Amino acid sequence: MHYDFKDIEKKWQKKWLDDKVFSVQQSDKKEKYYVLEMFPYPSGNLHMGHVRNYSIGDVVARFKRMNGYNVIHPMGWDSFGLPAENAAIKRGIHPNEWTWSNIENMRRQLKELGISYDWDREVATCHPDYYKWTQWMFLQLYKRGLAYKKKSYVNWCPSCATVLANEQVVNGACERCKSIVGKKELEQWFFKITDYAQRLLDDIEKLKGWPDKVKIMQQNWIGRSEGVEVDFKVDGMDKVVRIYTTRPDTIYGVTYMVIAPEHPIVKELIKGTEQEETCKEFINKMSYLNEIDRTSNEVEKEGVFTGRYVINPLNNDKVPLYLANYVLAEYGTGAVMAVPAHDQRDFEFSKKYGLPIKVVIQPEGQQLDASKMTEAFEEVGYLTNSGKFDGVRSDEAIGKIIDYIEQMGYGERKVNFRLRDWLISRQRYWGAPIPVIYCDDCGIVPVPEEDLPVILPTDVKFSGQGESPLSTSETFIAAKCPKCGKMGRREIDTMDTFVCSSWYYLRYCDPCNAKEPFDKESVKYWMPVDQYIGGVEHAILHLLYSRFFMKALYDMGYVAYDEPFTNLLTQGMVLKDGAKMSKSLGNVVSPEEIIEKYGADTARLFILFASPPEKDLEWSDQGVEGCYRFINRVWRIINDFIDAIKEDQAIDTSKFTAEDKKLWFMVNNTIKRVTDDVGQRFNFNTAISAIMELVNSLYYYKDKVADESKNSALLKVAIENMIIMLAPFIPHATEELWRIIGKEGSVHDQSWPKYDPDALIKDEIEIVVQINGKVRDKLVIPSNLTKEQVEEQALKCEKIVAETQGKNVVKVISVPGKLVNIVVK
RNA sequence: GCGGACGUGGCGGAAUUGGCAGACGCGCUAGACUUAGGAUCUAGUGUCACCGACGUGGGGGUUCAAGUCCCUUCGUCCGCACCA
Repeated sequence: MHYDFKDIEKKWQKKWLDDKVFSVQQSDKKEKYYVLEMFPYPSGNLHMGHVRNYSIGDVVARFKRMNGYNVIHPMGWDSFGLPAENAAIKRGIHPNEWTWSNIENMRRQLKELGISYDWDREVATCHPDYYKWTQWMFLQLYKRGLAYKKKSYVNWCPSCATVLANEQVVNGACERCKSIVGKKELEQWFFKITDYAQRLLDDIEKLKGWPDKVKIMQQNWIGRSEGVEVDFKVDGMDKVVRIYTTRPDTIYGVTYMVIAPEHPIVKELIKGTEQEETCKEFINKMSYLNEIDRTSNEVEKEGVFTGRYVINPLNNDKVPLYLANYVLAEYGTGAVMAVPAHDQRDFEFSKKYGLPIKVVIQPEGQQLDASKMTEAFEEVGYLTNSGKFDGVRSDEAIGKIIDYIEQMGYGERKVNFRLRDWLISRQRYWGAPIPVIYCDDCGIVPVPEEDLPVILPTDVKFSGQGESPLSTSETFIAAKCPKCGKMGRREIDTMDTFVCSSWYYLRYCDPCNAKEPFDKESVKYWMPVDQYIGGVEHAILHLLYSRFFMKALYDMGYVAYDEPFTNLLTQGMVLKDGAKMSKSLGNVVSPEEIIEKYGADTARLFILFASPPEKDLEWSDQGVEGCYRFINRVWRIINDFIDAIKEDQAIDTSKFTAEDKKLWFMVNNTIKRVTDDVGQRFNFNTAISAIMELVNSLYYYKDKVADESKNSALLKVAIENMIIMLAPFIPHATEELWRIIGKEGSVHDQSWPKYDPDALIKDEIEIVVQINGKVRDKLVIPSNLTKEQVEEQALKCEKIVAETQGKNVVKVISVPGKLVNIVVK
């Protein structure tokens, strides 16, 4: 019999599906385990990154299942989004049709990989049964003031013709299409994620099973800073400009102030000044600049004098007020006090515009001369020129000066976050409609829950021009006000797809519920996700949004946990020739082609064997061949022993020969290693190599032990365990082999083997003998010798005697069971 | 600039707590079987001046012992980037 993967894989895939082997129900008898891989966007075809993601998840799911857990392992589709709409514009196919045919194809590909999904729990975010509840989520957030509409400068991608969240702007470009993102003043819907900034930050500590990298990225993104806000009076006006600073210790060194050109107060300030026209020009110029040109570090600092002066409340200094390109309107108060002596940005600006530099912190044992400085002094030092704070160490002065500012009523302590509210409206068609109606009398009116879902209309035109396609649907726009019944207008913006993916893991717990997004009890049973697996590109976006959703739902009482994912594995990329597989580089290997040529088992095995999951993986056609050979090698050795292992026989270790003992040790040691590598360390590559070593041992046993001396009971156990341990990696071949060796039922229903600790105790062990830390000899000795006996033996070795002759043995160090090191002089 | 990860044979990678560096696989070499083999099996495979020495990016240190710990330096990759 030979390994005919094509028939075998097809046969078992069908059987698993028909028998619903991987469908799960809640059960009090077993502990639950939730394995989740980030659901894909249905682009049409699986790529190797998907294969890697799902293969990793499948090993975990199958392993946990064999370890007695009630494993939920669902799959679905993140199926709203722009590509569907672009396909509609380009090819005239309706997004709905395009998306569903892609889903169908990818579902087939997933099934051909033999991943152990519970297909009864499949969800698609573009299905009305799903987005009904996404809309419901919106309404709940709206009810609690966590969804609101505001006019502001937002990121605008000209190519996607929609606004973007801050998280979707990467280096000033659209995360999706790489076009340069501009700014537009628009009225948009936001989720108030900033309300949760502190909790999102604090609870990072709870995420013990997350990679530090991701946690640090989230921390930086949330970007908490502590400081103080201070009011500076505008000279000659009944106005104040409020600044925010984290360095109040430098406040006596303020020599000018800078304010963002977009700051709402600016218009009033410049009115009637001599500089009004120059300022207006500057403001106009800035408004045309895109994010990149405006905020890049390389861009030179630029500004103009407003003609106004402000007064530093601490020392009554009158300092000029400038508009400057480097001040961000959205952060802090949009105005910054400038201390050129102690802030590099201010230093550069002051040099350019000839503004004074005033030293207020002196480094220990030095005297800075403002006129000779070449860069700002930003380190800790001692205050000078700072009134009653002179001589105080600058880091201690921060708290003292804030206290003083508060006492005097100049301002107050303030914590700021870099995190901005999440802009969720999109001017696109293929998304969940925002369930809101505008009424001339009642204003913004949410659609009542019983009227959900707000269905996406089909009478729309996809021109790729002008407004959102939804604006072309007469049937959609016209809607009665739910409050007064008067004719109103429906919101034509849809939700960011990240809204849909922020709660899908909850829907899997109760996917068919028509009355609620999910049943509380089901969610309580299955959640949180025990193991989440996906690419690091979602370190901020999806993972932060999901955490926010979970916390909001927790506060509303819908869920019992406020963190969705207990453990997170961020898998590395799949590379070919050192670069990420991409169409433009022409280095793509399609999963379908590999499955066709070698089978799903080989594809999975290679991907798991080539590299540990969190590292990047270099694709190797020869490596794939090697894995294919390995499966064949397993296949052959089992068939070689098939007659010997047919009958049931009890193992009798007392009759073991030396070779039997070696193999028995190997079997048990492999169980130990694989259990640990898969269950604890997630190092599938070393787990597989351990099994390869076991296979090599079986070949050795076959070759070196005479037939009449072969222990068939031992062989039977060895082979059974080998098949079981390989089952999570190559589920089809092992299922077939399980039958071939005469077993009933599925190998995937077997419990994970346990090793016999006695089998790991060797009668004889090898001890390394070192002189001054260098290996000189090896000693095979009985394992039960005392430390002293071992040392004695070591000192008696021929080589050691020869080498230590005439030298002084200073010390002997032994590591039990491992080595003896003899220190000589 | 700030933050993080990493650097080990010809290649992918092992070495889990400081204890034999290079497991396992690829590739390569030789042999066996064979009409033939790109199938399979067996043996070998870090480097060199090969009974020995050297060797985990470089330099220094701690230690009986360092890929692993400390200092320093170089390089690669990733994230953030005027956040006051």
